[in-house]
This record gives sequence, C-alpha cells and structure tokens, in this order.
Amino acid sequence: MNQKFFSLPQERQDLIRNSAMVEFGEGSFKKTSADAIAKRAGVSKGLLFHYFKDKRELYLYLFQYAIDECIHIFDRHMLKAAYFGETDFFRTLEIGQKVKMDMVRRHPGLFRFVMRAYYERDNVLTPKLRKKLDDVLRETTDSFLSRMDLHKFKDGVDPKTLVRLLTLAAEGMLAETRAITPEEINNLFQEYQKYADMLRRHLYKEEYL
Amino acid sequence: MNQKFFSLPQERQDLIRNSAMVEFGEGSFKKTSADAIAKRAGVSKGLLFHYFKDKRELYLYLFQYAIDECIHIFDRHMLKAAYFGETDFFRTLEIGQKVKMDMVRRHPGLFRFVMRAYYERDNVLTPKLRKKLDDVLRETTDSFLSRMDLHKFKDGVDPKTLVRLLTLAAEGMLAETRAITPEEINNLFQEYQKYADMLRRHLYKEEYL
DNA sequence: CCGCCATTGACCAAATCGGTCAACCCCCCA
DNA sequence: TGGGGGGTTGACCGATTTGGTCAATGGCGG
Repeated sequence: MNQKFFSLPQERQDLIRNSAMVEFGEGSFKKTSADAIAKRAGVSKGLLFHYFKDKRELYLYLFQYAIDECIHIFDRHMLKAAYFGETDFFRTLEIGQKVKMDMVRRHPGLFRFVMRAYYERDNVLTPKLRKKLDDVLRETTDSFLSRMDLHKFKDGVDPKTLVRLLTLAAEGMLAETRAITPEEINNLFQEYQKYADMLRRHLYKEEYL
Repeated sequence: MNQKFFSLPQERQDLIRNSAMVEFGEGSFKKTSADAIAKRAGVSKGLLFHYFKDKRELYLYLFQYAIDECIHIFDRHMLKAAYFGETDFFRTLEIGQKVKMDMVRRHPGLFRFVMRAYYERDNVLTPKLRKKLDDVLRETTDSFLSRMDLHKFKDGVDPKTLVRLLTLAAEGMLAETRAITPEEINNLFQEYQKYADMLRRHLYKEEYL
C-alpha cells in the first residue's frame, strides 16, 4: 500500500478505515464494492486506489489494523483495571465494557467487520491471519481470567463458560443493532450490564455480594 | 406468484425456498442475485421467474413463509410441552430447543434470513410485515412465560430478562456459525444446553434442583 | 403418437464491477 | 504573482453481472 496514507490527518484515515469496515462488515468481500466504500467515506474511488493498490490489499490492511486495535483496547482495559488494583470479575468486566464503548464510538464497524472477515468464505484471508485472531481471542480471555479473583464464585460455576455466555450475548446484541449512534451504544451497554448484574447476584457466594 | 408452485413436490418446494433463504440470509436484498439462488438450488433461473414474477415477490413470499413456519414451530413446541404436562421453565426450553433443531435441519437458512430481513435497510419489507414479526416474537415469549411455573426462581430473578439473555446468546451462536451441518447443529444445542444448565442450577430455589 | 407442462439456457439491455488516468484545485514557496 | 506539487477528483474503460424474457426442449401420461 501507499505509505502516504499514514501522513493523512488521523481523522481522515479513520474516516476511510471506518467506512471500509462498515461496508465490508455488511456483506462478503466479493459483494462489497469499492464504490460503496468511497461513497460512504465521501471520497472519490480514485483516492481509494491511490492509497491501496486493490480491494484485497485494503481488506487485508483493515484486518491487520482491526486486530491490532483489539489488542490495544484490551491492553488499555487491563492496565486500567490493574491501576485500580481491581481483581473482581464483574467490576473488571464493567471497566472493559466502558473501554469497548469508546472503541465502538471510534470504530463503529470494527467488530462486525472482524467477525465477517473471520468467517469469510473466499480465501481472501490467509490461514495465518485467521490464526492470529484466534490467538488474540484466546490469550485475552486467559489473561483476563488469570488476573481475576475467581474464589468469589459459588462452587460449580465455570468462569470460562460465563465469559463465553456473556460474549455470545454481546455478539447477539451486536447482530441485532443497525444504527450505531452514541445513545444506541449506551443502551446496549446498559442492557449488557443488566445481565451481568443478574449473574453476579446469583453466581457469587453470598459473602461477596 | 404462480400458484402452480404449490403443486410441486414438497421437497422441490423446500429445495427452492431453502436455497433462496440461505442466499438472502448472507447479504442484503439488493446484493443477493437470482443467479446465485438458482445455482444453489440446482435449477435454472428461468424456473425461478416462472413461479415468482420478480425477486421482490420471492423475497416477500419467503418472509411470510418463514414467519408462518416460526409460529407453527412454536405451536408444536407448546403442544408437546402441554402434552407432557410440563410447566418447568428449563425443561420446556429444552423441548423447544429440540423442536427448533428439527426446524433448522429442515430449513437451515430460515433464522438468519428472518433476522437479515428484519434489519434490511431498503424498504423491501413493509412496516406491516415487520410489525407482524414483532408481534409473533412478543406473543410467543409471553405465551411461553405465562404457562411456566415461575415460582421456582429465586427472588429477584426476572424470567423475561433470562429469556432475553438466552435468546441473545443463541443469536450470537447463530451469527458465528457458517456451515449448517447436522453435527454442527448438534454442537450448538449442546453448548446452549450448557448455559441453560448453569443458569438453572443457580437461579432456581434449592428445593427445586 | 400426441399434447401438455415443467424446465431449460441462450439472450437482452442495463447496471455495476475493479481499476485507470488526465486534469484539477489549493496551498506553499519563491 | 507565478509556478510547482501533491492530494483529489470524476469521467472513463472493458469486463462482468444484473433482473428478467422467451422460444425451444424433454419427458411423461393418455
């Protein structure tokens, strides 16, 4: 790709990246047109192909970028939790949700794009990239769980199962959402919090409530 | 539409409907091509337009059909539960999951199609149809909850919230799934069962465990 | 052997595709 | 004020795909 892209103002880079991720997130690689991306970004198609030699290069760059951003977000999350000396599963989760909210505000189409890219039929994504995402997801979950105080859970509660359940619910909410306005995000967050609260109330030993 | 479609053998109707729902379920209305549908069904495009006057008519018919099928499935579910005199939230849910499994086996693309159709940008779906789906979803949830024995839950557990959480998780799982093979379906429902079991164990009063 | 009907695949004009490129605009420096 | 120079445009390209049509076909029942 054309390195000059990175000397563009940050917000212009974001505009192009976000538009592309939103469009790629709505359909398969083949069905997503460069025209649509350019139109969404309010930019000419010529400019797109000035910075990226073709559609595939743009796609692969976006995937790399999205994964890096996910890692970055998770690190911020963990750093913030560590700063407060937090080891509580649900409170750390809540911090994480707030960090994620910032991310969704900055990159509204990122999560959906990553998911679609991961399950893309055509072999546009190399197995190596797919594995990289796998690793990131596994490592972040493990890292999160290893830092939490899991004694607070009642006997028989598997925290990993719980994380997976909450992640699935979040994915379900994401799948339902169309408009990604700030207040919409707020609603999502509040709904998610409701489920987390319910689970906390009943999966923690009573002395920790 | 051409009424002769209904005098086709049942399995041929299913072949065409399922192929169309799978294709429509993968992208927006506009991005889904009649060619792809015909190809998936192993049928000529001419035949498609012989039975349906255009893409939009096929789409609307499918949506109607899908909703009716959902209602039918729910009724079977409730009838089966009533037959066994079942009033337990989780056991009824399990029966429901089994009924749904049959449905997914018969109509692999139905759920995804319905979801995509509901959130379709273009106004191909009339507000009336959208509302119909809303009503069905609300009514089935209410009907389900009204027949269940909700005293078994610990104080402070809102069964409606619980249903929503489980539904979201199911949607999340659906969003993750690509291949819709029988064994894949089996795995999904086993995973779902795991979450339901965990919740049952901790949200029910101890005397009901 | 006929007639009927489901089914085909070649065909159409129009739209859309990924990608190119000469020209333009605007700011900066001379 | 004049001229680079680089970010940016939008018209343009040939190729493909689009939704939809239709004359021809094939096979089956009578």
